[in-house]
Amino acid sequence: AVMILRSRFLDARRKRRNFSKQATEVLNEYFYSHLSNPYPSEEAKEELAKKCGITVSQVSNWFGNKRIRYKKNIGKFQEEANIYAVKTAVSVTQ
Amino acid sequence: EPSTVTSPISHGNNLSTGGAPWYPMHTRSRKKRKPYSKLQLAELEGEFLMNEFITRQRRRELSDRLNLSDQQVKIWFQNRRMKKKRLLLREQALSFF
DNA sequence: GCATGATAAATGAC
DNA sequence: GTCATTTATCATGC
Repeated sequence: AVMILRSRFLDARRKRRNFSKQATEVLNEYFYSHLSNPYPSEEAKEELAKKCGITVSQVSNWFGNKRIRYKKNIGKFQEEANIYAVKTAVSVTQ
Repeated sequence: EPSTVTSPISHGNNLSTGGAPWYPMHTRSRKKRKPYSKLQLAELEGEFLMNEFITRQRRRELSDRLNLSDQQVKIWFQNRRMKKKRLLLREQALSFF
């Protein structure tokens, strides 16, 4: 019984869950505020992971997917980019 | 079947428009990722159980038998060792149960 | 039906 | 050799 649960846990692909709205918010905020170099350091990853309630590996996966998918179709993310650009701009002014 | 595929798209630098000029542009064409067959994976996994570090000798005969390049088998073992490490770390994180 | 997270081939830094 | 990646593919969510 436990072994079955373990085997399912080891194949994380088969129990994928979307991240929380807040987690995605945090990740996107970092991504678009570092758009010129969206490669968080190991320390930054750990901080993001803690803030999002996910593992460091999941943070790495998210940025890997985000970078490639953003590069492939920048136009599709334009609206999203503008949203977070405004966000960071506002936070700076404050 | 040397399936070298071209992907020479060098995205221009459009930093002024908030674009993404970060990617390290691979000058040479990259081989398209091709999933291995079930048989190939079974043989590779079997060999990995024998020894996680394959010798050049066995590597050559294995690559020849599976119709894979010597480089592909080498890379597969490297990736497989990384996978094992991932699973071990995940086991530790699960050792609460 | 695509969006999304995780994994499997492949590359390159070191 | 390890290891952080890139890229295509897989499995799932909705």
